Order: sequence, then C-alpha cells, then structure tokens
Amino acid sequence: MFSKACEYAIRATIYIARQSQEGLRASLVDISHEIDSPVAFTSKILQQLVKAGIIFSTRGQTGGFFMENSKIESKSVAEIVSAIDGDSIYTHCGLGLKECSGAEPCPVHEKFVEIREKLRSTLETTTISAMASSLKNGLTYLKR
Amino acid sequence: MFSKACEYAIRATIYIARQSQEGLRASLVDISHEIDSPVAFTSKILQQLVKAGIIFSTRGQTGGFFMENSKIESKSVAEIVSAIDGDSIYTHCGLGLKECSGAEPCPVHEKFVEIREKLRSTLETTTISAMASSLKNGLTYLKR
DNA sequence: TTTTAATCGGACAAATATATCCGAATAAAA
DNA sequence: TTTTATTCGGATATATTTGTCCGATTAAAA
Ligand code: SF4
Ligand code: SF4
Repeated sequence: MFSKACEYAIRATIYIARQSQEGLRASLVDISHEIDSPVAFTSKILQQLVKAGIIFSTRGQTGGFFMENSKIESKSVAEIVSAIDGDSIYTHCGLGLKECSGAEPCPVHEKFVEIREKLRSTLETTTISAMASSLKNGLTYLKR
Repeated sequence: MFSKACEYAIRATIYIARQSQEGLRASLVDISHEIDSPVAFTSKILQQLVKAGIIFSTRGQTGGFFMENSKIESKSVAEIVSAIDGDSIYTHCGLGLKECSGAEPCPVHEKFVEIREKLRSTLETTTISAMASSLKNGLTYLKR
C-alpha cells in the first residue's frame, strides 16, 4: 500500500507527536530505535517531513524533532502519505492504464474508485493526535 | 496497489481470454503490442501464469497462449494477483508492522481491514470472463 | 529433412527504492 | 573559545523491480 519510507514516516511522526505532547524533543537515534528503522534512511525521511511543514527540527546540542500541538491536532495521516508517496495511491489505475476512468470504465472501475475513496477518507479523517493517543494508552505498536 | 508485473498480467490475461473466446491463440508479440508492455518482460510474466495454471501455452510454429473456456469463467482477478504479487496486499499492515493486528489495534486498523476485505472480495468475485466481455463490447481499455 | 516461427530459461542490464557514510553546519554546554 | 551533540546534504552502496538479450527447445510448414 505505502512505500517503506512512508511507513517509517507515519510511525516516526506518531512517536514525535507523542514526545512533543510530553514537552520533549525526539532525536533521530531515539526515533529510529523506537520505530525500528534504519537511522540514516530515517534521517532523509524526517528531512522531507520538515520540508513539508509537518514536523519541526532544531540543530545542535539539545536539538531534535518536534511537532506543534496545533499540528498534532490538525494534520492527518493523509498529509504524511502525500508528502512521501505523492497522490498516486488515489489516482493510479489498478490495471496500470494512464487514463480511461471516465468514459468507458472496466468492470472493476467503480469498485476501485469506492475503495480508493474509502482509503482517502480514512487517511484524511485520522489525525496524528488520534494515532498518538492510542500510543499514549500504553500500546507499543510502533515497534515491529 | 499492484506491481507493474501484476498489471501486465491482468491486462494480458484479459486479452488472451478474449482471443481464446474467438478460437484464436495469442502470440507473445501480439499480446505485448495489444496491452502496450515490454515484450521480454511480458514473456516472463506469462510463464508465471502458465506455471500457476491460469493460462496455457504451446511452443513451435502456430504456438502461443490461450485459455480454456472453463477457466475464463472460473478464474478470478484475485488468482492472477496472488500468482504474481502473492497475498501481501491482504496481509501487510499499513504501518509496516510485522504483526499486531489482533490484541491492541491502532486507530486505523479496523478501517484498513475493511478496505482490504472489500478489495479482496472485489478481486475474488470479478472473473476473467467479466473483464473480457467488457472488452468484447468494443472497449479498448487494455492499451494505455 | 530443413526451415521457420513460436515459447522457455538463464544470464545480464537498467531503473528505482532502500540504506549507508561522512563531512558541513548549527547550537548548546563545558 | 573549544568541545560536544545534534540535524543537514551530498555522494555512495545495496536490494529489488523492471526490462533486455540470446541461445535452447519445440512443433508446424516448406
Ligand atoms: S476503468 Fe478500469 S482500467 Fe480504466 S481507470 Fe478505471 S479501473 Fe483502471
Ligand atoms: S493495528 Fe494498526 S499497526 Fe497494527 S496491524 Fe492493524 S493497521 Fe497495522
């Protein structure tokens, strides 16, 4: 469904949000350890999230990654996904055709559209906050 | 959603089915031309489908690929997908975790399961026949 | 029997995704 | 000011997916 990079991004963001809610910054190595991801690769992904305005970072000693409370509440999982994987997940045809969605649909088109729309609304309505609070409740589902 | 190989496999199977219904065999180059796919790569994929028992092939002059009418009716798109991509599409967690589906689900788990099940039932209930007959009705949706 | 036209199978090549390395930049602490 | 701990950014490496090449095999046609 998502690329590995995107999976790491989602897990990392949830962890960062959780730490930020406690007033703490998360360092790269902490994050990688907590979500069980390769450190250097995770670094690249976090940089993308910073550029996308989803998380913040500060350099230097005591630096790290954090997330404003307002963004924890407002940002959805969908925004992470589109920052990393783009929107191909919503637009790409199941059979790999460039475009034919409109005029003469194949038998699965309507169902595909339905599934994609359900996925989209799921991702768009699920906030980082919602993901983080289930973590808060003692679940350790970020490590695999 | 699917790998390129899988997309080619679906399109190729539909074309082969359509030709078989007309009593014709489809050659590799015909298929690749009709579905707009790289010839040699398509060859590998068709071999996989043959091994999976979805299509048949004969070698030598006048050889080619074909599909029994009974299989055109009985085989679903799901069987093509699992032959090429396996069943990761149904089992893989959205966040890339190895296993956690049961005990302590994350907020999106139920919705993910729902989406995956809808996808599964869509693929399982859509026969090659159904895909082929919409092609029969004058649509040329196999080329992109 | 020879030629021709097709799939099969293995090795190879290119493109993309995933992952690593390391020095530069930054900022706090010593 | 120097040291230390951190992110940033570019180059590189590895793995996987996608794609190519070509000879072997097969079977019909000439
Ligand atoms: S009609 Fe079928 S082939 Fe065309 S875009 Fe929709 S799902 Fe893809
Ligand atoms: S609960 Fe969430 S993280 Fe766990 S398998 Fe389900 S979707 Fe994945």
